[in-house]
Amino acid sequence: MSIVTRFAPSPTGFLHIGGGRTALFNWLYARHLGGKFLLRIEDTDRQRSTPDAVEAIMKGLAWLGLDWDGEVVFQFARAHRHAEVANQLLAQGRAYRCYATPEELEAMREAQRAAGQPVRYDGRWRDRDRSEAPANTPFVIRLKAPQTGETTINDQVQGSVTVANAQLDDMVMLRADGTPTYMLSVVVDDHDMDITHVIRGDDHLTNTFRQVQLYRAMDWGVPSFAHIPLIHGPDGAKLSKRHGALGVEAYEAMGYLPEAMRNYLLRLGWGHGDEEMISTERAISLFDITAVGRAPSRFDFVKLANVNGHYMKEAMPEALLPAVIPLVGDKLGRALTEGETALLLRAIPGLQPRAKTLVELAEGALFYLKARPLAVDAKAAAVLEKHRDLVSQALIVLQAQSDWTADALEATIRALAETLSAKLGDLAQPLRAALTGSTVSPPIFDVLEILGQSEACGRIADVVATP
RNA sequence: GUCCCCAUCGUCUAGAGGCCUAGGACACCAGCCUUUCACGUUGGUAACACGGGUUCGAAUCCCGUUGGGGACGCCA
Repeated sequence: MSIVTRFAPSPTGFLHIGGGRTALFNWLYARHLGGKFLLRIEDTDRQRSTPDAVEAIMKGLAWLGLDWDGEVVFQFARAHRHAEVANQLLAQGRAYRCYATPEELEAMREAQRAAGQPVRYDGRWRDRDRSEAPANTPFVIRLKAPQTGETTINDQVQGSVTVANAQLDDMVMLRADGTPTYMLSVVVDDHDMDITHVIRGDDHLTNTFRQVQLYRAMDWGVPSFAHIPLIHGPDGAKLSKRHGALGVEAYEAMGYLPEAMRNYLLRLGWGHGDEEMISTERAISLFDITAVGRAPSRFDFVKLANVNGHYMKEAMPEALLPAVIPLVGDKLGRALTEGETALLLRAIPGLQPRAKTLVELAEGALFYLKARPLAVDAKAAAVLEKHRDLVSQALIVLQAQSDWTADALEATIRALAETLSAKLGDLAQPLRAALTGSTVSPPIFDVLEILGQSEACGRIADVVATP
């Protein structure tokens, strides 16, 4: 049997990191088994759903590299079908009309809370005849759920979980305005879309029992469920929109790589022995939903940075370039010329092991492209002050240098150091200061080569001239 | 309050009764490498929440306690 998974976000905001991981697990599971991964937008809440959010979610998934199969399903467009199911159950006596007003129900819950009772619908309209209904009062349709016995789900992550039916109340399926609730819509859509495996956050676990009752009422097969634990913030508190949960586009802006995000998110709750760095391809071949842990995990930016750093080092410079160009341009406040782009590409290999993110890489590249004379930071200025005479000597030999490659330049400077009875570092550090304006940079001979003779000597001359 | 879920180093995790004097990774500390900073590399600090069982033997199974989390909407 071919499996079908789905990611079903509600478009009420950006795609946050927890949703991203849920999507990833659904995607991996489908790809691993050669099944389908579908996208359904749960926009039945007309007040809070926005087109912008739909776009943000799709962009987020695209950035994460999670491609879905087939057309996107918009849940609200299927409202008639949902209503049809509710009405069918009503006709079959498996659902009933409830005329209680929202205010009345709120009062009921208030009283239950005050009395220390479980808060749930008390079934006041469950067995009343329609003739008792007040005239011209809107009604909702509730599922007539079993009141005795128990409901069990065999969750692929949580195991077998059982709840007494007495704990569950009769859920609203159709609102007074005739629109379906989430509980109805998910079940009908998952059934109609032939979803075989429902993988979602474990905040849905308790909802699942009610949903199963609905499947049973319709005599539908129940899909396999997998409720994955939520991601918490660094302090252990729930990761919510007002508490550290960022949209995936924020991670993109911070300079993280999609493949690193996938790797990091995958390792949050899932592992395969001692493997840490797991390529997407390998993840697809190894992923198993039953191996997902049951405990919630904390989001750790430091570890993310480490994973990202790994992928930064592994990446081909050409692959990094397109993302780096606009970042450098922004920091420089201007577009790069073709020559500068070529220079940037040559500079990337030296920058890669020094950058955890694309943003850091762009910052590290800046000194190559800044116009003379370079601003020199305090530490670098101090180094220059100490060895200005050596820099002058270096300038002379560099101006005379004919073979402008890192290796040849190193030989030249080493020879000069020997001639002057100086340590290589005494020469390299002030040169670095002159060339980069900083005491920290990629290997100085690489910098020399990439800058080119004219620019390099110009920068050195600038500092030699400055008293 | 009711119901449900969870519990191994600071963090992410390996561990499915003996392979565990608990392994890996990040972070941290120390050494090495070295023209700086990184990278790399070597070593170190650091955990089975607690209490009872079951068993010849428990991180692994059972019960309880404590601590986290989630759900209880005409939101999704």
